[in-house]
Amino acid sequence: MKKKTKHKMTFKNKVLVVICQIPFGQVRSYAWVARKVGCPKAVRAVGQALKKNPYPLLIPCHRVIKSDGSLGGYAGGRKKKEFLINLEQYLADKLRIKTV
DNA sequence: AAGTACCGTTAAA
DNA sequence: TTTAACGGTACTT
Repeated sequence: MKKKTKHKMTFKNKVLVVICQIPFGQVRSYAWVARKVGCPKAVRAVGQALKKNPYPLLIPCHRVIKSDGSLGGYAGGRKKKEFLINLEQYLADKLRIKTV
């Protein structure tokens, strides 16, 4: 049987997939994501995609920060973003989570 | 340190 | 189909 699931692999979709592959307790930059999806200059588009991500609870959009180390934006508030990152790092260290 | 041009995509008109 | 906006980046003052 064939599945007719037409995966519309849009840019946004790819971005979400890439984001999901960021290991627990780690962060990447928007530029990193952009490169990963094949459009190194589409950094703003990445931000757009994340902002409009359909599953904010399922996708670790908080693990994406700016290239210079600043937090960047966050739909739920930068404070939360910072908190989440700190929490993850704390847990990763405390529980010795093996991050590939 | 602060300002600006630019990139690619999306949503809305 | 056209326009405007964006959770950034890199280059210039």
